[in-house]
Amino acid sequence: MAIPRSGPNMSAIAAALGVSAATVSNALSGKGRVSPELIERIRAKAAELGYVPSLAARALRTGRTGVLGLVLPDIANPLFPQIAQAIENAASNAGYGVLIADSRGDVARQTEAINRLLERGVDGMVIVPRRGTRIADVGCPVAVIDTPSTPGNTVAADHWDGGAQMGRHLSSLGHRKVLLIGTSASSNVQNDRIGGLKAGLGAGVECEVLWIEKVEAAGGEGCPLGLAERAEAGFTAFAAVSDLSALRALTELQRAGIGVPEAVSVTGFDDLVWSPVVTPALTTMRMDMAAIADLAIAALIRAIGPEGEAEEALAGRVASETDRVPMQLVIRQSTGAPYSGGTPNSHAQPPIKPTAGEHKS
Amino acid sequence: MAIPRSGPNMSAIAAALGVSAATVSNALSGKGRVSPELIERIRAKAAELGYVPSLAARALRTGRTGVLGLVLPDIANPLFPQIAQAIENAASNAGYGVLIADSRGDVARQTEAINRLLERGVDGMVIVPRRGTRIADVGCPVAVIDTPSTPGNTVAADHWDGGAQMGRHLSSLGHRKVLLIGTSASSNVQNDRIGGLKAGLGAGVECEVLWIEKVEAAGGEGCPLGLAERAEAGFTAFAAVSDLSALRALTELQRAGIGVPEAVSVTGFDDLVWSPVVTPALTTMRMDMAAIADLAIAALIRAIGPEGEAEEALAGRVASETDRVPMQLVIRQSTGAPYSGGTPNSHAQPPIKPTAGEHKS
DNA sequence: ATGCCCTGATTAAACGTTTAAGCACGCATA
DNA sequence: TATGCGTGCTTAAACGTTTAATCAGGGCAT
Repeated sequence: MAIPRSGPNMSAIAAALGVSAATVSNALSGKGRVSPELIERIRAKAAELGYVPSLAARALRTGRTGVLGLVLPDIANPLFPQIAQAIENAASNAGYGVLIADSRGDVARQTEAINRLLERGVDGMVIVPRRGTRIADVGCPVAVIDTPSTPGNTVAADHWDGGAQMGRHLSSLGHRKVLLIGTSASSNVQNDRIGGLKAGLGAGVECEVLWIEKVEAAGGEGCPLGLAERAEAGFTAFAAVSDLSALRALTELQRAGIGVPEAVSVTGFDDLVWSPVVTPALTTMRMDMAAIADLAIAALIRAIGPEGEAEEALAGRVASETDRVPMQLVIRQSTGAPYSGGTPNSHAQPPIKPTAGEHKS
Repeated sequence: MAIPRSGPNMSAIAAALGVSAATVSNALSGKGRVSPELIERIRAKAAELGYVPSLAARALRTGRTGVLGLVLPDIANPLFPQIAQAIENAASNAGYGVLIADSRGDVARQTEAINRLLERGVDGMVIVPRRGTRIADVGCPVAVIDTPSTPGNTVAADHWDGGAQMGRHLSSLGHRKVLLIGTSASSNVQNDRIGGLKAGLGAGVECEVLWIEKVEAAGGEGCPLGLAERAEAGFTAFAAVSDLSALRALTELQRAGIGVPEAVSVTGFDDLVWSPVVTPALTTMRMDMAAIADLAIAALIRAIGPEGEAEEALAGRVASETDRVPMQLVIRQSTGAPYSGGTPNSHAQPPIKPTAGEHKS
């Protein structure tokens, strides 16, 4: 039955101008030998007729679909919007479409998702792997966004350095006993951030790591983390490696009547949507997602190559050396110098008005 | 140069079995007349050779790509993960791929995004429109997810009823003066929720609407909303129409030393990631995104149709009557009976331990 | 005047599938 | 025995593009 495509095709343009379809193709792609005047006439005619090339036909002929796959560990992850937006933008600037696939935190589903994309003929894919997963060789160019310490990684924020920056920030404010809060000990990203934090805080600072996953294994999901007790025990700063944990810490401390930042400081990571609008606004580390996405897409496109001949050599991982993109410290109102008189807990929340949030320029 | 596709094609199977390619096609699609035994042999051979059909060739021939587009007002929206995940899941169950397009909150970009998807030959698209936008006729089946009161909407959560449920919840707790908090007065979804809230609260309850957009126009982004003053003025409940605003309210009130839920109650909408883990955990309304996505995809597939002949009739909007999916009230710790002795403000945060969060079963 | 190369175009095949149309054969009916 | 029909398969065309191969013609050197 063959559903007729809406618009005109190359033959229509060719017929209208009395030339062959191949010439139209050459003119529009700029590949063969066509006289400049004719190229112009063809361009004009194409525009006049509202010609739109059939991506399907092109894909069939060239083996290139012009589509990239984006595989995410869990779309429900709050960081996802930033990633997806940046990747979509970078890809679309490069003329590629983005097909999404969610692995829902499951390794089996991750493989399945990758296969679905492969069947759809994506030219390459960006994979943000599930924590601790190593991506096996796929049948197409792949860019992995995880953390520089992950083997086979392509491009990532410099999580370690981000941790170090935050560590120095807290240390320079005078904090000497800091609780580091992570979600899962199996996350490479979180481990790198924590490593950086420890290094940035320096040898003179006492610190301890709290893994939420372990606390919840005992107390159930969403259970209290017992941060008030930690404050009483002398911790003056709570450095979470994710804004979600930071928010959890902030509200738990506030709720216990411990003032932030007067009594203790709280910091996060990733500058998620709520960070600028909570009270006090969260001091956090921001990734340059746009830069990361640009690098990932550029690497992918390089690997896809202009002709696909040397693909064999590049088919596996896209780059040998990971590109590290620096993170940026965003100082807001949740950090300050540690309270130095009395116990932190005695320093109840003041009846002051909340400080004004940052005003974006 | 023609990059050779990896796997075998129909001709390979046909050759191996000594039959024609057309028969293979018929056997695998179950369309033509092929003997049961031969079908079985062909199936087996296909599996043996690891045959994967070329979607490009099929698309070229049939005019169907098997890909749906997902157009979002702003990927950075915190609600987006839920939507994308649900749509991706529903589509992939139905054998469709999902191409994303971000309109970045911009109407012009929204049109542009739609066109990009169209050029890529999507079979249909799911559009979550930018606030207040009406989707013009596109050249393919479209499912609009907004709110039932939007003309041309296809499927949506029953935002009004959700508001009503929340209103009744607050009213039954005894609240008689409630501040409704919205972001933008131009959002149909938010207006519906607020309408429902007012109705659910009933005539005996005094309420006022605070639009954050207006406050920020004067005070700058992220500025304080002045909720402590509202509490002093006798408001005992703060019902936000988004969890982001609710979180903002919660932290601002906590920071001012006003106990939630002892002194005042705070409620949100959408059950975003952080809602269960903040202290106190947020009482909120949850959408059944999976159901919404299933309905949207089902409607789309119905409109795409088995043959595409009657497409003319359905090309515009997919359904005449909007499917309303009920919302679900999730009661957590941020709501309670209003404090009845003294002024709310005098009831400072108690030095109690935070209550335990909900434990998922 | 002949041969050669360069330019600007054309022709034709190919990518892998779907599908309308056709064909041969066996079986039942007239 | 001829007619007709349903079954099971084949043939061939088509979808719209890209691209290798070819070709006609003009300018230039020999």
